[in-house]
Amino acid sequence: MKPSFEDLKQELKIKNINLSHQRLKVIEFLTQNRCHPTVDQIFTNLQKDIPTLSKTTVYNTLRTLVASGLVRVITIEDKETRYDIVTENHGHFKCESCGTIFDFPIGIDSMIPGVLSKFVINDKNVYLNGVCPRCLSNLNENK
Amino acid sequence: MKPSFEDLKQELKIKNINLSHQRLKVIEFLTQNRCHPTVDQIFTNLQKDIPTLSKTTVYNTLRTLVASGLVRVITIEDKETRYDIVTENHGHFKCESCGTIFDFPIGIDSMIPGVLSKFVINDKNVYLNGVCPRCLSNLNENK
DNA sequence: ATAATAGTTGTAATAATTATAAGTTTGTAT
DNA sequence: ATACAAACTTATAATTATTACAACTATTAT
Repeated sequence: MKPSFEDLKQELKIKNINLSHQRLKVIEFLTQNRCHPTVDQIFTNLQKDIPTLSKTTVYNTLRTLVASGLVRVITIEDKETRYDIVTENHGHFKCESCGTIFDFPIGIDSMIPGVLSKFVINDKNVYLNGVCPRCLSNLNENK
Repeated sequence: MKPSFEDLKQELKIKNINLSHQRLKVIEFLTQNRCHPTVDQIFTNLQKDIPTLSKTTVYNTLRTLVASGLVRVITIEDKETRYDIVTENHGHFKCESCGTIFDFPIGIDSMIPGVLSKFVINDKNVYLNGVCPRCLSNLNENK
């Protein structure tokens, strides 16, 4: 279930995190743009609404949201940290050709082996890399 | 099956990659230290053997080895890229307390859902974060 | 042996992120 | 409403990881 903007505002209140203008805008952006944006993408887009916005604020806000568990960090690729509103168990596929990141459903829990039974697991990520169907067909056309 | 140093030398020859002194040392280090080292750890350790070693060379070598498929990049944590000799399907668990990265066996293929049937998958990673048993028991002792 | 190619090195440049300190905003108690 | 304290934001500077580059060295094939 994808959490709505209102759900998230509620969550923040419960966790005692101030609902500043900038924070709300970051959350709003993440709920409306489920494309796993980078800090830079978030910053550039929000700047249109908030001309005085500082990139440090975007970093600070994301750190707060990640610590509170509302947002997750996606490090599918070296050298580009991305952010995602936390939703159900799902994995990420990154197309090496067009760069798009696709979500896909996956039940990770069932495959965690017994050797880890004494480990406390706080976060689970499944990352795949490859080429998406769209790029595959484009490659074929250009043959 | 963990590839030996000799196996890897053979692989390089087959792939037509020069067996320079520095490259061999990097591979040797990775086979003997399966702790998923960072560039900095590799560099610092090899410097003892090769005083003239440059960090650029470590970066270059790792790029070459990753491109050839002999080494994989581990981006389990933001801001610290790690490297691993490619072995069988396995996942990585990082302890948030002591920082150790543990390998664990996992069969990812069986859980990739049908929606991805038209995607070409080149690389698969499962990353878990949490606390390892050793750190858990230390935390309990200090109560 | 020699030329051509590939690899290495040190330095400089770039890019992402964090630290810091001053200025603003917000919430609370009066 | 007002004033105070705490929290948040901002801009700049500092730090860190990585890449670009050009000169130098080693290696390979003829």
